[in-house]
Amino acid sequence: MPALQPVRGTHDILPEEILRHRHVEEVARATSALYGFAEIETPIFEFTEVFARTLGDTSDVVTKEMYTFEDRGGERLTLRPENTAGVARAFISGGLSQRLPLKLFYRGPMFRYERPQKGRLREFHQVGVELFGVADPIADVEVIALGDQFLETLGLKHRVRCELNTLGDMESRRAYRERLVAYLRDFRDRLSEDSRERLERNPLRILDSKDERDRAIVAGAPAMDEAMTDDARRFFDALRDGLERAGVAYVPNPRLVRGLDYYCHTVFEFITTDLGAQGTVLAGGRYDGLVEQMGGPATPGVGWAAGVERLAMLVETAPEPTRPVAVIPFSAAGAAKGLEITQMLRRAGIAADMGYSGNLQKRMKRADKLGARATVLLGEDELSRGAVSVRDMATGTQEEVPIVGLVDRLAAFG
RNA sequence: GUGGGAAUAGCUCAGCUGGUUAGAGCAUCGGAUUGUGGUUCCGGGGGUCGGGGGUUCGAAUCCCCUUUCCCACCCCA
Repeated sequence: MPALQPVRGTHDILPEEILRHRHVEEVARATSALYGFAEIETPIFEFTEVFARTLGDTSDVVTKEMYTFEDRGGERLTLRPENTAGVARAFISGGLSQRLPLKLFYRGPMFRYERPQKGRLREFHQVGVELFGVADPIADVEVIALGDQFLETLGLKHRVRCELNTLGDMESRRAYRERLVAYLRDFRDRLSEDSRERLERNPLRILDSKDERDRAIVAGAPAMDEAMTDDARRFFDALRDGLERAGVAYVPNPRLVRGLDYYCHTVFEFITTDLGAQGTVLAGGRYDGLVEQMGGPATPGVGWAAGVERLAMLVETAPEPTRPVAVIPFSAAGAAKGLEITQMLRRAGIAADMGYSGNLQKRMKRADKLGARATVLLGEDELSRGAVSVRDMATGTQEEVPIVGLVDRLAAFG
């Protein structure tokens, strides 16, 4: 194993790249703040049961994708594969149930042991939100509208579409599951191998199978709609009405099913066609039973998570690095003065850099490469008059400025 | 976990059916230009051809193993 290689599925985020990532995170944080969500940070590892119990015994995330290990004290720990379970745990252990409704935003690394592809990594980053304590679909509307505005602010509105579905309440879901399995049993031998497996473990997943044969069979399957209780139906109608009032465009997709066991009622995905098979960029849903299942007070919840790397690949406008002022001495004597002036500028809040070596020409080139807006030139003549020359790097114009007035003059460069 | 493609300089890539010292563009460094950047011109450095083994007089090129990336499936952000 070549040592100087990052672990499979992990990668370094280099300075140019991290500007895009930070931009995605900051837009998410700012948009969440507009909707009243406060930031929370939870540990990147938890006791294994936190995830194993909540995500479901049949989900792939639990059965084959967790980074689980034993620490020196013999505890079974897992690097978080997602953060809803961790935030729900914090909600319970931190006594936050006293402060409902509660809106939380988070960001950070997640870990899944999967086969890497573009937009699919073993360590990746998510931003996400969770809203606890509101059973009314108004909460779902807010959460989805927040996701929609977040993506719009990133300039991605034209590249994603929001797909929406309902899984119904627990009763609807159980009833539908029975109907679906009863129907599919008759076609068992004609289903794909994967789907025969799913028939036992997670039959709803067969609905969004990509296999041609499965699709043909699924086309004739009973619709989720038929098994819906009146309550579940009203919930979904209210959600759709709310989304229209909130100005969120969406496409109903009756075959949208999500993998984690804790979802009920609302499920949604914001999807792009620009990232190959990894088109889901932001996704979530309602998880009313989760907190109670973990041992907390019965508390409804709804939220989503978005993939920072996937979004960063789509975002076209990356913020520019800060452009410094370059301080350039002409001589050894000037270099001492240059240090003083550079520090004076920095303490005044002006980004400044001083070339470390080379002749004048070389330092000018370096200043150009740094993207300097202006250079401060320390010539012997000017210094003898207590002044320096300030060169505007965009226009090439240059003027002499007394050192005492330098900070004010440079502030004008913005 | 299953199936397929790829890996040559910091980056993007040439290198035909195995044949001398492995190339180009960009980047980098130096010079033309020791009080002035972007353009131009000249020159330099940089590669165990992903790693290991095999076939051969001879392997970047053919074979096997391995690592990583990419594509599809599974699944997901």
